[in-house]
This record gives sequence, C-alpha cells and structure tokens, in this order.
Amino acid sequence: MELYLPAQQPFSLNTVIHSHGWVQLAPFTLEEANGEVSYLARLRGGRVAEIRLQEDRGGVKAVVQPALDEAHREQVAEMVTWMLGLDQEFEDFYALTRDEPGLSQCADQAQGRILRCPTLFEDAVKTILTTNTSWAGTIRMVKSLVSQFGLPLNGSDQRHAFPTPAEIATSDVDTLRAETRLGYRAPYILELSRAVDSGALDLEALQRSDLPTAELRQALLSIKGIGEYAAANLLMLLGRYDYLPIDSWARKVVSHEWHQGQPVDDEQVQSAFERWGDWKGLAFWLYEWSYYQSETVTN
DNA sequence: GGTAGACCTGGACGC
DNA sequence: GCGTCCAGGTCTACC
Repeated sequence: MELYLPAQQPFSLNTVIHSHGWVQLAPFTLEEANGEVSYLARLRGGRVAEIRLQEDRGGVKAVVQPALDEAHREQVAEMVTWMLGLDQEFEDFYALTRDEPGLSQCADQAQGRILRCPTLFEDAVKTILTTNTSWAGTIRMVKSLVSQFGLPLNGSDQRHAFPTPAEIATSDVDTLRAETRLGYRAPYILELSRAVDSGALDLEALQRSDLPTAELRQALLSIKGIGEYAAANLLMLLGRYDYLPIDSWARKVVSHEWHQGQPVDDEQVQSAFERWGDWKGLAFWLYEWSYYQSETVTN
C-alpha cells in the first residue's frame, strides 16, 4: 500500500533523514545499500506496520505493510507528516542566513527539518538515553528497550515497534537497570512512562502546544532526567529554536571555531548565536563547523 | 544561586 | 585478560 504526501518546498528527504542521529535508533532502520529508511509504527488498536519512506515528486511516498484501512492510513499520513516536518517552512530562516558563510548552504540543501519520532514520549525517552553516555550506548539502550517491550511486527521476533508508556510502565527499575541496561536512567524512564500512562503527564499535549517557549521548557524541565541540554534538544524537535542544546560537543566546536581551542563556558556558546534570535538553536544545529570538517578530513 | 559528588557504562590505555 | 581512568548530563545535598 502506498501513500503520497506532499511537502512544503524546498524539501529533501535525505537531508531530513541525516539531520541528526535519530535514524540510527530503533525502530528506524537505514539500509546502507540504497539509503532507504523505514520505521516500525505502533498504530491505534495495537497494530504494527512497517513504513518505508522514499522521496517522490517533491514530497514523500510511504510504502506501508501490511495494507491498512482508511482510519489507519490517515494515522500514518499524519504520523509521517509530523516525523518529517512536511508542513514546516523555513523561508524566514533562509533569508536571515543567506549571507552567513557557515549557514549559506541551508536553503540550497533544504535544511531545517529535524527528524522526529511520532510521539513526544518516544523523543523524550530517546533524548534521556543520549545523556551522559556515548552514542553507541544510546543505540544499545534504545535497541534493548524496543526489543524487550515493543510489539513485534506480524509476530516476528526480529523487529519491534517502540513501546508505549503502558508497556514500559509494567516493568520495574531492577529490570530496566539489569536487563535493559539503562543504568541510573532506569528510574527516570520508568517514572516518565508511568506518569504518561496514568495521565498525570499529558506529554502529547505539548507536541502541538502554543505555550510560550519558556513555559514549554519549564514543563520539560519538570520531568526527571531532562535537564537544560535535553530540554533544548526536545524544543528543537518541537520547532522551537530559542535555546541551544549545549553539551560537551557544542563547547568543543565553538571553542575551535571562535576561541582558538581555549575552553569555553555555556555563556560563550550562547553569545556566539545570540544574533540569530528565535532561530539561534537551528543556526547552531546547522552551522558548518570547521572543527567537524577538519575531523572528517582527518578521519 | 553555585558547587561537589554520585550515578552507570563502555572505550581507551597501561600493565 | 585485567584493572584503572575518563567522558558523558542530571540530580541532590550542601554551603
């Protein structure tokens, strides 16, 4: 079954897919041979479907298996539109950055959209699992969580959808710590899952909330395990770019770019992007760092 | 409000 | 192969 979904222009599926590392995390898969991306979606009623994404006629073709009824097709269309930001526009950002050497590529490469998961719950869990660990550790923890708690596709033991809050909420800290190997993050993930499952925390209401960014940020910071970096990262996924996700990598690239490799603090990172106003997070995200390029060449 | 220490894991390194 | 050290954000206790 195929669905065609139009996108605001300019659009590049490849650019969205490689906007950050999310595509490497289950239940996304990226086929090295042809670059095709797929996602195992948990749909209403407990159905699991594979969605394969291909660029088509300036938009996206979603190839879905198994075939779905009309209601599920609509759900998949909404889901893919959100995940790829098909309705997002960046003309104002492009106009602002056109003459900036580190950002002038943005319009040509249709940059701006950041790959996201269908639910803010999944993005929040994955963001917590990026903190204080290596990227390899994040991949491992997400894979374990998905394979242990997610529903399988068509009874297959190999591929699973991302677990719902309820599916994780039935677990316990010891299991998440010892078997899923989430380490000290186990209680954070469990508490978040139980809060969402019980209705105490309506995370999905934040997804399309029109709250001021500062209030949205406070709501995210109230979740145990989400600090300033994680909150800024989630705000970026929600299309709010007022805060910078400052981590050790951010300090490193800013240090190399403008401070001759001398250590910098968070305020220096912040001030480097202050002039981009409400777009500062995106400007930071898309900046063509000379440090990164020299590392790429070296490696 | 600022700071130190703990949390947990995997990788790098030295022996 | 084993032990040690370090990096990576956030929380909590303390000043």
